[in-house]
Order: sequence, then structure tokens, then C-alpha cells
Amino acid sequence: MVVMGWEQDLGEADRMWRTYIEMSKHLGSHLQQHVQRDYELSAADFEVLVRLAESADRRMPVAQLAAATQWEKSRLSHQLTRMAQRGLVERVDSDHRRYPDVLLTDKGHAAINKAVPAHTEMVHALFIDVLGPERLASFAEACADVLRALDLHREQDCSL
Amino acid sequence: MVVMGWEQDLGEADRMWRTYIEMSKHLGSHLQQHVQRDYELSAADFEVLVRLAESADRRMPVAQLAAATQWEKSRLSHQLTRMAQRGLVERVDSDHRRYPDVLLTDKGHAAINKAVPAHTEMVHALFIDVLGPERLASFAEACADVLRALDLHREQDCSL
DNA sequence: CGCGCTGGGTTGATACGTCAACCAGCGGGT
DNA sequence: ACCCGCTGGTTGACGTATCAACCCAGCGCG
Repeated sequence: MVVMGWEQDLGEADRMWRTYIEMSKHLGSHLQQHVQRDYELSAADFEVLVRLAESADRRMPVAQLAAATQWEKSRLSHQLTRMAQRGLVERVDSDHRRYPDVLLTDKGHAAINKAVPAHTEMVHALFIDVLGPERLASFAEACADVLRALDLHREQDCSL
Repeated sequence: MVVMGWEQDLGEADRMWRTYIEMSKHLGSHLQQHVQRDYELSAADFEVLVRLAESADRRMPVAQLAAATQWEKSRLSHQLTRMAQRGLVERVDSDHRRYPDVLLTDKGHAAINKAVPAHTEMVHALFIDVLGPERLASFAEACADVLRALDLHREQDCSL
């Protein structure tokens, strides 16, 4: 029977798509909840802290942080003010430019160093170890392919 | 050289994890942006409308909607009031209970019927067609496995 | 009968994300 | 020197998410 449109009759592929969506939603929120509950850090906090901690001297220009996180500048700015209020980071004047740097405070450093091990452990338990090495590899490659397709598509969008 | 902790030396697996994270973030935001720009619907709007449109008579009790979307009741409630203000849904008294039902308005129905085809098309272009059938199948199976692991883990959490 | 409990649903406060407007240095042209 | 525009960054307003508190109908029990 031919229905008006899309409704009800999802094919195999669409159900698989939904499986992916479900998984990514649940996995994301699970990780986020834990890092929130156990360490009082939001996903956004976490990301910023990781990037800063990875940088050589616990500080970097705002622009670099924006590039690393791929966030909008305004989002980053808001996030930084909130984190500054909680004492996790500081805005300091940079040497060469007239633009401020972001500095990871001791408190921020301590926070991320406590949170990261638990987080990676959970990522292993829930994701990496669940798919063994070779399934993980093909999974990641699939992700990379989708990313490439996405980039192509994005270029076309911009050229409008 | 042995560093203090986790910093810098990410293994293969962790880089693959990051690839997945990147992909899921980008794919999600891309889809969301399009459905937003082109049809004035947020991802949340979209989800609610799809569930309602899939239901037999374009209406269902709030609880059922909550179960379908897996959202917190408060989130759903807020979302429904906003959508009601825009005329996409209505809260109506249900027959048997003293609890309200949610009804998909004509406007809401029209909106979702316009948006869905474009959305599914994009999902195909960016995801389903990128991985062919068999890669898609193994991908979905991997997702299902992660979901199962997640459920197990979740049970343990609740039993605290 | 009345009392308290439970569970579905709403409300309010606050944190977060996005968009558009704005502000400040710095080129570059005339 | 002046204006102009660009880029990097901040601000405000608004929509959205989360948490906790609340409201209220039904129900069990004394």
C-alpha cells in the first residue's frame, strides 16, 4: 500500500540511522552526566580545560582555543566568563598582542586532572573495549568518511 | 619518556574516539542548522513533531510522548508550551483521564511534512549512502552493542 | 472520614548556545 | 594625517536544557 509520504514505513537503513542517533545521544548524555555529577564540570568546561591542559604552558590566545574547539567566538567568550567566575581560568594580557590570553588556573588544572582519568576509563568501558580493535578501526574509518562527505557538502553550502 | 599522566600521548584508540566525537558533533549540528534555517524548526521541535505525526490520530498523552522521546518531563513540558505558542501543537483534555493529551495541529502537520523529506534526503546523502549497505549494517550493529553496554552500565548506576 | 503518600504534570531559577549588534586596534588607500 | 573597513573579541537578548520545588488527583490506611 502506498502511503502519502514517508510515514511509518521506515526501511532498514532508516532504522539503522535511528540506532546510531540513539546511541550517540545516550552515550553523550551518559558521559556528560557523570563528569557533571562527579566533578562539577559541564561538557563545555571539560573541553576547554582539556585543550588548555594540552597546551604547553597552560595558556593560549582565545583565537587558538576557538580554533581548537571549533566554537563560535561568542559561545567561547560566554563560557570563559562563566569559567572565570568559578576560578577555573583567567583572562590575562598577552605579551605581543593587545588581545587577552586564557590562562588555566591551578584550580582548573587540578579539576581537569581529577576528571580526565575517570572519563577516559568510561570511554574505554563503554566504547573502545565494547568494539574490539578491528571493529573500532573500521568504525572510526566510517566516521572519517562521513566527516569528509560533510566537509564537501559544507563547501557547497558556503558557495551559495 | 614518561609524562606525569594522560597528557599528550593519546593512543590510536583515543584518536579514533575523537574522530567519532568530531563526526557526531558535526553531523548533528549540520542537520540541525539546515532544518532550522530552511524550515524554522529546532531539533527538539522536529523530534516532537515526528513522534506525533507517526502516531495514529495525530495525538497522544504526554506520558507516551515522554517515553518515546526519552526526555525529562519538565523539558517536554517547556517544549510543548513553546510549540503551543507557535501553534504547532495543542494541549487538549483527554477522554478517560484527567491528564491532557497533545494534539498535532494542521500547521504542525504541514510543517513536519515539508521538513521530513529534505531531512531524510540529507541523512542519505551524508550518512547512509556514504557508507554503503554492508558498512552501514556493521556500523549500526556496533552502535547497538554500545547501546547494550550502556544499558548494563546504567542499571548498575541505578542500583547505587 | 481524613491523612499522607505517590506519580504525572507544571513552574521557576539558572546554566548554556546562538544570533546580531557592538567595540577596539590595525592596515591601507587617498 | 584622515577615513575606511577588517578582524578579534565582548555584550545582550532570546531560545533551550536541567534541576528542584511545587501542585494536585487518586489511593491506601488508620
